[in-house]
Amino acid sequence: MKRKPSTEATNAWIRLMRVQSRVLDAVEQDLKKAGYPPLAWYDALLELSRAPSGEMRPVELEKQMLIPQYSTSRLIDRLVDEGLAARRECKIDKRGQFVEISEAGRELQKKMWNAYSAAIEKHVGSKLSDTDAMKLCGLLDRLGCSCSEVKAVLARDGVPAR
Amino acid sequence: MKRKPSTEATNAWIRLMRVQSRVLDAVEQDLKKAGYPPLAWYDALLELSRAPSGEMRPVELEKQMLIPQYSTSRLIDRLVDEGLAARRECKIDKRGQFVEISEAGRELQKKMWNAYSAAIEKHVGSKLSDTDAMKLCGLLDRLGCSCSEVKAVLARDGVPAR
DNA sequence: TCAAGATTGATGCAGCTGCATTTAGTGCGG
DNA sequence: CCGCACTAAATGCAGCTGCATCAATCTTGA
Repeated sequence: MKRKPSTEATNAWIRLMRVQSRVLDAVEQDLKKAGYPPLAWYDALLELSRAPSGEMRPVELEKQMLIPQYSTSRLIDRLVDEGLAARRECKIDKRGQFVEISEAGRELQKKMWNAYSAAIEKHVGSKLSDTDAMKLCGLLDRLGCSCSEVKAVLARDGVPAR
Repeated sequence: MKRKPSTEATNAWIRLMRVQSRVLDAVEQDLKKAGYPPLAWYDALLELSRAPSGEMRPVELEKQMLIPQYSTSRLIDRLVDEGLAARRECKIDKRGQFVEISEAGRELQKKMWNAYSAAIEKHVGSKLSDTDAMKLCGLLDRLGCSCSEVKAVLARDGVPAR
C-alpha cells in the first residue's frame, strides 16, 4: 500500500500527463481556429453517423463514448440546439428517445474529419515513425487495460477520441 | 496540409487520449477517496514548498505549473480560503504579491504525496517494467517537445503533474 | 395485479476553465 | 515630468464537468 514508484514510473506518469495535455490542446486549437466545435461534438456526430439508421438511444451513445449519462444528455442538448441532431420519441420505451443526426450534422462531421485528421498527422504522425507509433500503442495499452476494441472501430473516415 | 495520418499514428493518438484519461481519472479518484483535494492543489503546494523562503510570486507559480494566469489567480484564492497559503504584499512591486505556503499547506502536501505516490505506483509503476517506462518516456518526449526540464525537478518527495 | 426495484433521461448546484476586460502599478523615451 | 506601452493580478461571463437527485417509465416476482 505504501510502496513508492520508481523514478522511471514517475517520469512516465509525468510525461503521460504533460504530453497528452499538450497534444490534445494543440489539436483542439487547430480545430477551433478552423471554426469548429470541440472534439466531443465530433465524437458524438461520428457515432451517430455510424449508426445504421442514423439514430441511437442516448444510452448507446453514452456507452460508445465512455462518458457519463448527464454529460451525454447535455451534449445532445447542444447538438440539437445547433441543428446537428434531433430528438425523436421512442415508441417502444416511453422513458427513452432516439437521437437522429441531421444532414448538417453529417456534413459537419465530414468537414471536421479533414481538419481533425490533418491535426493528428501534424501533431502525432509527423513526429513518430509507424513502428514507433506501434510501440507507443503497445506500451500505452498496458496501462489502459481496455482499449482493444478500438481497432475494430477504426475502419473508415474518423476516429473517436477519449 | 491535407495529408492523412497513418493508421498507426491514429491508433497512437486514440490511445494517448484514452489511456491518459483513464489513468488520470484513476489517480484522482484515489486521492479523492482518501479525502484529498485535486492534483492541481498538490502541484501548487509542491511548488510553493520548494521555494527557498516558502513564498513565490504568482507569476512564478504560473510559469512553473504551465497554467494560465487567471487559473493561477483562482487556485491561489482557493488555497488561501482553505488556510493552506497566504497572500503577502510585495514591497518592491506594488502591483504584485507573494504567496506563502502555511504549515497546514506543507503538511497537506506531504500527506498527499503518500497517497499520490501510491496511486502512481498502482496505476503506472506496477504495470510497466522500468525499462518499458523509460521507452514510454522516450516515445512521449518526441511528441511533447518540451519535457526535458522535468528530470531536473524530480529530486525529492513529489512530482508535478501536467 | 401490484409494490419494489431498476432504468432512462433531465436538472439544480457547485466547481473549474477559457476568454476578454479591468484595475493598478511600473518603466521608458522624449 | 508626462504619456505610452507593458506587466501583475483580479474578475465577469459563458461553457463544461461532476454529483446528487428527480420524475417517469419499465420489469420483476410474490
